[in-house]
Amino acid sequence: MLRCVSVDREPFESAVNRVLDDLRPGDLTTYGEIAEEAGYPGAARAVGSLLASSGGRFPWWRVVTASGRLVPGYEDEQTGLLEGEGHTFVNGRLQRTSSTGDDD
DNA sequence: CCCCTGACTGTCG
DNA sequence: CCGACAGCCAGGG
Repeated sequence: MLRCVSVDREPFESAVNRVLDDLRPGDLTTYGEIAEEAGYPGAARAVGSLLASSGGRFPWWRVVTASGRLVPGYEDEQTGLLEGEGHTFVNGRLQRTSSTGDDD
């Protein structure tokens, strides 16, 4: 097989779809991670657009921004779903087991 | 082909 | 923490 030279990357939608399908319950990732895993580093924006267009045929709730921000307009829904996956949210923020400092 | 918009990201103030 | 800018990619008019 020598067909590695080319990038042979599948359509953006297929690539992203595969990454989303590869996610497991309780997993959390960001648009940038998905884009990178899909083979499209920097296409985080396109990933968001795709999810928005898809309409819920993917675990969009397992996808958050690099800032830890939840999906605008669905924060409540996403938070609830993530809680169902085993995550914990406090003050609209993902509760982490860090120490110190924290916050506000 | 050009222009605009968008569930993004990182830097600067 | 928040707002403003610039960079990146895909889709629609």
